Amino acid sequence: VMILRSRFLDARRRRRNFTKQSTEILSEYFYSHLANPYPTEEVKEQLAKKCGITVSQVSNWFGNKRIRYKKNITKAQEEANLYAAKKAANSGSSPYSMGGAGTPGPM
Amino acid sequence: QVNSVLHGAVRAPPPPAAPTYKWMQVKRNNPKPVPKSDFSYGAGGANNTGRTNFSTKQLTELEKEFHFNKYLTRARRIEIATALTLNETQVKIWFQNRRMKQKKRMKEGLVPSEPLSQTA
DNA sequence: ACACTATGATTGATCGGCCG
DNA sequence: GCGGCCGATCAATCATAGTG
Repeated sequence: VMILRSRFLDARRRRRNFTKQSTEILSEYFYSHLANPYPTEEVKEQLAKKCGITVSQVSNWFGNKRIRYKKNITKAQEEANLYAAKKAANSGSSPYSMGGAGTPGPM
Repeated sequence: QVNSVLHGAVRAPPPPAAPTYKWMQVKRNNPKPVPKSDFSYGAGGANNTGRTNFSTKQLTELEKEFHFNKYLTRARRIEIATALTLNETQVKIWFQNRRMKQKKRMKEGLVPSEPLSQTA
């Protein structure tokens, strides 16, 4: 595939992991809305601002998070529980309400 | 059946067991219904094999056409599809994605062009 | 220093909704 | 009704950052 990749290939892909704090914010939202982890455009903007990243990056993060959560439900659930516990532990830092049984209806 | 609110003596409980919501079960349909059986061309012929891998040449042509027209007419679409050995649908989809891509860049980067080297 | 994993970005293609 | 487009998302993959 020769794929010269332009020698330096997409400089775009030269990513930098988000700060631990940003990941924390995104994860908190994700697990707090596990029933429906699809933030609206407005919410994405808020999260983006809070994390110091772009809206697209927030979208990418949720997209990757959802897909990878499905890929490893068991392992992911552990993390979900971990966040649930963490949230229960400190009540007063989470601006988001718990999303436990939000819509258990038709599975 | 989810575990109820078993309170009591649960010192090291992993029970919260996050339920399986419907979004976790979402599955996309088959990438493509196989229009017909034709020979498999290295790059441009990777038909319904889920994700098509456009060749550099095809991408170059599509990009060139895009700069000329953001939207295609039926006739033009057929011309391009034929010339590049692609389906009309693939060409159509490529243009749609391309438009969205440009819009995204415009919104954030403010530069409709490619983010290749800063050139400045 | 290196194999393996975690993770952000890209992108062809799908889904639901809207419109001519 | 039908086909194209939009906006969002999926899903596979790329390339790199991080970790042991």
